[in-house]
Amino acid sequence: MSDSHKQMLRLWIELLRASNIIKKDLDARLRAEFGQSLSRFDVLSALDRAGNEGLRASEISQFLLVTDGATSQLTPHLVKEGLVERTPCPDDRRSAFFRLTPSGRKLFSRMAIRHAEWVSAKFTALSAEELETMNALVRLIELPDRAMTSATKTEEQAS
Amino acid sequence: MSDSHKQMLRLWIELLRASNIIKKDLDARLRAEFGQSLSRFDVLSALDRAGNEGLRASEISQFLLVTDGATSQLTPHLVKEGLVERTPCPDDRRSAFFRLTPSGRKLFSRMAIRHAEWVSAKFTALSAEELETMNALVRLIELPDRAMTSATKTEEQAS
DNA sequence: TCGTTTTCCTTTAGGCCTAAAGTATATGGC
DNA sequence: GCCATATACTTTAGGCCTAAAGGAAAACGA
Repeated sequence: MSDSHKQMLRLWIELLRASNIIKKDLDARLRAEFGQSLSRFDVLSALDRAGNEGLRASEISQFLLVTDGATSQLTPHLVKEGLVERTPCPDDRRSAFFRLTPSGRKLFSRMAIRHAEWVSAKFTALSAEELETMNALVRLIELPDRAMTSATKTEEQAS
Repeated sequence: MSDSHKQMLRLWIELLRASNIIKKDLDARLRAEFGQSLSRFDVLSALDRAGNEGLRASEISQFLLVTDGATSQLTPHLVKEGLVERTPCPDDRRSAFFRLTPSGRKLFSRMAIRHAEWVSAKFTALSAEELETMNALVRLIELPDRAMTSATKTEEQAS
């Protein structure tokens, strides 16, 4: 194996290790403080960003980078807890829109603040410049067509 | 939320996104080409590195950063497939040593080569210098006591 | 309009993970 | 030696994920 391969492997292992540890930490904290997993937080986050129109199930999947099956299993909990509202789509009876309820939006606000604090704590050792450098470098990583989902696919085909 | 918090969040999201995508990609390729998950590859990797002495279950867990329960569920498959050998520990009947069998070592060699190729393909856009920079920056991330496991714990207590 | 195909979503089986409870063995204090 | 505690591991319930199959509705072509 070439030196360059070794260097890349070392970096990948460090990257995986760090993201793994941080992810578990965030998940544990969200569960402890809010009784919600990181995945459910991500759903709320997607819906919060989407605003009043809400999102269809497949759009949530794209945001989370998971299959529709995963979303199908995730959403009912949030609906049952009254954090998310599910409205049948008027012009497509296979589909539905998901929106945050007021209570969901409120909870998400609180969660987002804590989440940002926890994330920031991991990166305090890095200067603004180092953060920027790292962000730029991460974007150089070759991802399978920017993790192309059907949404981005249609965008690109349109262009 | 401060600008610095936003910058950190952006970086974290990119980092998580990249590692997530790469992990899924590697897992899918290992399954397609070798019929083994990334987790099982990691076990083989740990045992390969350990050499002839092998590892106890808890040491595998530490290497993979998972609980002992996960290791307990992972190893039987590999043993059944004849890739890993499990030898009762002579001086502690609760424990056992896991070692690669010749067939396991052989399979791992082939897997490791492909794995390194796939990983390298992700990082081709980065120069040796950029890889080094990124590696250094990743190591600045604040991990809960370097993901302290009981092994590192005892080391530190000894010092 | 009718049948085929596509699309959107759900369901299911199974992998991997955790936390927590359970089992068996080892260890240390008496 | 004996007992309490600690340790090594396994088991179990349940969360999240995937791939694949299923169901219902939409879209399309003849």
